[in-house]
Amino acid sequence: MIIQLDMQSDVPIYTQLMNQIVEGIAGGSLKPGEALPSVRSLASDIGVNLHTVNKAYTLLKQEGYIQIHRQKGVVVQPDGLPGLTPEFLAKQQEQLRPVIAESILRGMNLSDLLEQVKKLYEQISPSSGKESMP
Amino acid sequence: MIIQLDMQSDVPIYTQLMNQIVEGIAGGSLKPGEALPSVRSLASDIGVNLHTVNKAYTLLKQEGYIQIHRQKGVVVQPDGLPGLTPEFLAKQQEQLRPVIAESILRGMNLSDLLEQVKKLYEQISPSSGKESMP
DNA sequence: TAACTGTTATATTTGTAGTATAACAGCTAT
DNA sequence: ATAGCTGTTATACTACAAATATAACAGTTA
Repeated sequence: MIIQLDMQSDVPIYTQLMNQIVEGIAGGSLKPGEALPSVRSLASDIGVNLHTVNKAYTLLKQEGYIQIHRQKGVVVQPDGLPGLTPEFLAKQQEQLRPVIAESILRGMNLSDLLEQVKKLYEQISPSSGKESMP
Repeated sequence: MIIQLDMQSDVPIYTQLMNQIVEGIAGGSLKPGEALPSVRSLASDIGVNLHTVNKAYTLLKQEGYIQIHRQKGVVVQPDGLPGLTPEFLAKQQEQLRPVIAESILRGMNLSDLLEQVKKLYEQISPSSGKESMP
């Protein structure tokens, strides 16, 4: 799991962390049951405070994406990832709406927008083939 | 122009303002050349400080969506709205990526995601018919 | 002149982000 | 058993963004 942080970004470090872990799970490079680095080791690896990592982990746990065992450590959710709940769909719409509105304003048509979404989906999705097959 | 603010939201008021104005322009309810309320009147209407409105206006001007004339007031960009610049497309991808990743993680397939985007696009787009025809 | 525009300046309050230490409780391997 | 590792909690601090509150300035318009 390679983490790339942008310290100059206006998006908080713990959010960048969450995004990259979510992307790792979605893309299949992090599989259910797989262990994640401890708060201290990850914090030291990427050069941030342990509380920053802990905040990301705690929020990911609240969303049901990982499990935290007090002494064992952190693992990607092994008991089935949460599905398409109404709460998630509502949040998804609130996030998509302003992006889509601005795209319309700048003259992007529907099929070009759908093409962009498809491109990103396939970039992230594991079926695009990131596995190493020796 | 009806503005709906959520004071409990974690998204800043000036961002909510920007989003709604962008949506208004994208949806055609705010047409190029049309005047927007002054910083003071809008601030007083929605019950916030004039600087909060001013910040939203200033950022919208920086993006090229509105014009601000020192004494005349604020107008929706009449000289052609900015198009699909590389900077915008980069920003668009950075915004879409985490949303799409989380959708994949929760098991949403591509066609369902595209359907959601299409639905929102048509909700916002003026061709969905918000005009009053007496 | 009065009333309106955006603009600028200053100050204050509040909350979040991030860091820095430190300690606690429980597990595990030496 | 001791040492070392887990997550967890607490406290304190700095830095910054968001939002408010006033106040004043410069230019336009009725």
